Amino acid sequence: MSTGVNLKELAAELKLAPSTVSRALNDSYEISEATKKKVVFMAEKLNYQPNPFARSLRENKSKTIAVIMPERMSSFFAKVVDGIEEVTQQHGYHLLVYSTHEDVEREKKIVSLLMNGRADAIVMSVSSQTSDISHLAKLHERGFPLIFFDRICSEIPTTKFITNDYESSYEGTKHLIQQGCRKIAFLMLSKELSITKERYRGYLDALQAAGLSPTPSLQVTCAHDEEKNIEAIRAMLTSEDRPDGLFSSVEKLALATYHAVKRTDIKIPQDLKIISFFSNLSIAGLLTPSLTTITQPTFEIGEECAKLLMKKLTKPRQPDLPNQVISIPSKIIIRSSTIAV
Amino acid sequence: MSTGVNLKELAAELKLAPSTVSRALNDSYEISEATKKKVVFMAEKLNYQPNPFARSLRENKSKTIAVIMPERMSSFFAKVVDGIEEVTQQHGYHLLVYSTHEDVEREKKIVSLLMNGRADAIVMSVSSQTSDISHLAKLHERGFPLIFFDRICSEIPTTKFITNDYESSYEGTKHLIQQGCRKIAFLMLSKELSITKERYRGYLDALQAAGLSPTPSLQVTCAHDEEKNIEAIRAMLTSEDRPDGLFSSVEKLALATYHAVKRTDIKIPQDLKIISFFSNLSIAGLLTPSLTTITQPTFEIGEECAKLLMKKLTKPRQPDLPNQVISIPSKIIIRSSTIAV
DNA sequence: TTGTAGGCGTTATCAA
DNA sequence: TTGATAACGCCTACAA
Repeated sequence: MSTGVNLKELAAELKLAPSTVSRALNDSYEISEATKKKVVFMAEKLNYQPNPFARSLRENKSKTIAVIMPERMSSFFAKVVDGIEEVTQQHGYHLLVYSTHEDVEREKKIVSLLMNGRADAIVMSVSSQTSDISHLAKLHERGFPLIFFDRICSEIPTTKFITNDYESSYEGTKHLIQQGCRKIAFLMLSKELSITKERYRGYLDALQAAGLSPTPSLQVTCAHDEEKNIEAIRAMLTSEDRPDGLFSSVEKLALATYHAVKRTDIKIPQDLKIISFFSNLSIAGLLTPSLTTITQPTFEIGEECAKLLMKKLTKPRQPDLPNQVISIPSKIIIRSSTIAV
Repeated sequence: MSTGVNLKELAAELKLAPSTVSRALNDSYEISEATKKKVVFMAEKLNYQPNPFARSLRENKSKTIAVIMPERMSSFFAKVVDGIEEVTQQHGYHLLVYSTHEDVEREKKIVSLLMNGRADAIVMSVSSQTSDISHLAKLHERGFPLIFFDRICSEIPTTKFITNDYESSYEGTKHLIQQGCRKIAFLMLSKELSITKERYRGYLDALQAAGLSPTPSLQVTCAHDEEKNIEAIRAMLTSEDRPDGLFSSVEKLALATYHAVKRTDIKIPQDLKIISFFSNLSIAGLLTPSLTTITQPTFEIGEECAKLLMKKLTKPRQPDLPNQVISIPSKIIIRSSTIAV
């Protein structure tokens, strides 16, 4: 399906050797300006496009980055990918994008499919089911460039980009307490997730600093089924031990909470104050009442992942990606869901 | 960065010729069962992964599909891509995903980057700026498999998947009229877009059938800047000629309308009834009041695009993609924003 | 049933 | 400054 001419044909047209034409197109110092001009002109005229596979085979690199994320329909992940694309596109890289649908088996399959060199690096956020990380460890051990963002694997010694999960959660919880909350629920995805652990830690420490202690029945672990999540949250909100505040560690659970509240006669913020990690700002403002958010630097996280990768991949003899966690701060935006009444 | 062994090394380990090993792995009838077993066993043991570029170079196909869409942060496009991925993954295809950000120049650049065979086909929805379609026409003329969905190019003789834009808009407008609306606004993106044209036609015909005529000042063409859109809508909603109903032809403009309404003292549905093409069902139910939607078969559109493509690409000597428009119906889901009061 | 050889389109090495 | 040649890893005639 390659449509234009190839190097050999272009060379024949120019009555030059393929190697000469190749060098001319790659702006080699060995080639005279006159020849370069002729070659470039003819290449444009015949619409010559180098075959990417021949090049990849030869150079052993694909100019392609793989992005693996747990779901596509999420403003957070969509914006991160936008950030990645913004940077990689400038360097002529392409993006293979995969969704695991929070399924670790799919994650493993995708990773194994990428071990053959189809991509030069992987940028990923692990599924909520991922506790066995052998597939990722193997990848890294073999020297495959791997970067984590948001939902990271601390055990794997590579670079990870996150937001300041602990501090933001601490501040967010503190905000709820300042607004008068005493019994604060915590909503999370799998406890295995790095973001769950850090955000939970921030929440617990803020409670403790205020002399409060967490109520076990108000710590709700959610799963992938939205309806079940809504029901579990509704049950919790209407239980004996009902909360007066709620901290949601991810966007989708804040939405589930609004759905759950709709099924009760609970009033936000009078009866229940809500704060959540959230990146869809337009929606946050439209919810009723508008939602106080911990707004993540989504686009920037994507950009930073990509910048680091581009540095590593486009310059010769770069060292391995350093084992470090880089944190980009979130911003708390106070809206109506946490107003004291 | 290719990590495992290659065919030659695998063959050496087995004391067989590379060609024999290749055939064994491809389950050729010429190879004895015993040899096949040995080869497959050793391949797994040494974690042999065929080099995709060598294969692509040889077979002149990439096992990769490119998806080009106007924006990533859209439930509609995200779900379509999920649908595409669901099908293509089963056939061992990978997805290169690009966002044009509604910018036709970016669209052209991406398309030109894909003319070299990096992808075996393109599935796309054009940008709202796309009126000159020469870049797409060229692609198709060269025999490159190209499928459109949603925002299509009728001029290009290939297969397009859409929802029943005209009928749904007709029915949606009729619904507003039945609920008592007499002055119905219409919100659209660029008038160049196929979906704008069809949806507008359905709207106009429904008005006419009811003996109503469109008010020019209530036909609002929006752009990419959300804040400007909100202001334009607000101005229209509070003008002399203010509407009592509103038809939004795309999801983002319904959200902009809710934002605009928040800046006025207009009450939905009392003063203004709203219906919109919309695919984020969870959000539609959370808006206040909940939004009556024309719910598109997003996932299915993606699946159908991919099924057709897989048929064309995985079977030998398939004909060109037929010049036809395949329509998959939307469903109108009535919620509170159009309740008669 | 298995082995040998050539070529897919590039780029790099070596020679002229 | 340019040209000939080999090699990247795979698959497939053709030969044995």
